[in-house]
Amino acid sequence: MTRQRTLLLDLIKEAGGHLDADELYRRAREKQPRVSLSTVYRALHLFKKMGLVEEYHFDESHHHYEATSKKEHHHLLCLGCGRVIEFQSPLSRYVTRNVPEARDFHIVDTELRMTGYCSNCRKTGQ
Amino acid sequence: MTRQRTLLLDLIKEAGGHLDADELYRRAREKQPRVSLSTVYRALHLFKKMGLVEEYHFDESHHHYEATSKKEHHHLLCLGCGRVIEFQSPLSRYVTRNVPEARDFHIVDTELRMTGYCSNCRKTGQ
DNA sequence: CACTAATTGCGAATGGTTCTCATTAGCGAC
DNA sequence: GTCGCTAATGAGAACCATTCGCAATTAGTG
Ligand SMILES: [Mn+2]
Ligand SMILES: [Mn+2]
Ligand SMILES: [Zn+2]
Ligand SMILES: [Zn+2]
Repeated sequence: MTRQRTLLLDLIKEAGGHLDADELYRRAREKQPRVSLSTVYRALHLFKKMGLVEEYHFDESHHHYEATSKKEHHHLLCLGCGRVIEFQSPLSRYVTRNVPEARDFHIVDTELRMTGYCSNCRKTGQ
Repeated sequence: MTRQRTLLLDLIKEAGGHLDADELYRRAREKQPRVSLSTVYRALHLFKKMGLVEEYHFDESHHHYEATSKKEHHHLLCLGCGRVIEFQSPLSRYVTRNVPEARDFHIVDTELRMTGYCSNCRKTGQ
C-alpha cells in the first residue's frame, strides 16, 4: 500500500457516485499534486482485480468507477439530463432462475444499463 | 441509399452474429475494395439512428453491432472461451413492473451483460 | 444530361487508455 | 536505522478505436 493508492481509494469511497478516471485524477492532484494519470489507471485496475471497485460502461467513451457496495444494483441513464438513477434488483437471481441458457453458466458479474427519459425530462418535453 | 450502404447493411444482416467495425470493414472490402473505414462508421451510426442496427458494449475496447431483431435479447459472455451466448428474457418488463425507480422512467433501451464461465469452461477447469 | 446536396475516401486529429523506462519508495532482513 | 531488492511511480510516448476536415465523387431530381 502506497501513499498514492491510499489516497485514490479514499477518494473513490468518499465520492460515493460514479467517478471517471480523469475526475479521480483531478481530485487526487489537489491532495498530491505530483500523482500521475498512469498511477490512477494502474490503481483502478488493481482495485478492480481485488474487488474493491467496480467498473461501469455507460454510453460514453470513458468508463466510470465506484466502490463496491454490498448489494447488487443497476443504473438508469437519462438521455435528456444525463442523470444516473440507481436501483436495486436481484436480477442475476431472476436470470439464473428463469433463463435456461444461464442455468449452467457460472455468473461472475451482471451489468444492466437502461437508457431513456426520467420523469422530469418527460414533463419538460425531453 | 448508396452502393456502400446497401453492401454494409447486407453484410450485417447475413453475418447474424456480433460484428465489430473492423470485421465489417474487412468483409466489405472483399466486395468493394475501395470502401473506407469512415464510411463503415458513418453507416453504423446511421443504421443505429434508424433502428436497423443495435450497438453492444461487451468487455472489449471496441463495440459490436448486430441487425435489430424482433424480440428483446441479452448476452452471456464467457471469460474462459470468449463465447457469446444469447438468451431472450423480458427484462425491461420485469424491471418496469418491479422497480419503483423505473416506474415513471420512459425506457428506450435495455442492455444486460453477464460475464462468467460457460458449462464447457467450468468442466475443463476454466 | 445538368445541377445540387449528400456521400465518399483519404489522411490527419482526437481522446481514453496502456506502455516504456529511468527514478523512487516500500519493506523485510540484518 | 540501514541495506538491498522488488514493486510502484511519473513523465511522456505509443496505441487504437473512433471522429473529423476537406476535396472529389455520386445519388437523385428535374
Ligand atoms: Mn452506481
Ligand atoms: Mn445478440
Ligand atoms: Zn432526465
Ligand atoms: Zn466458455
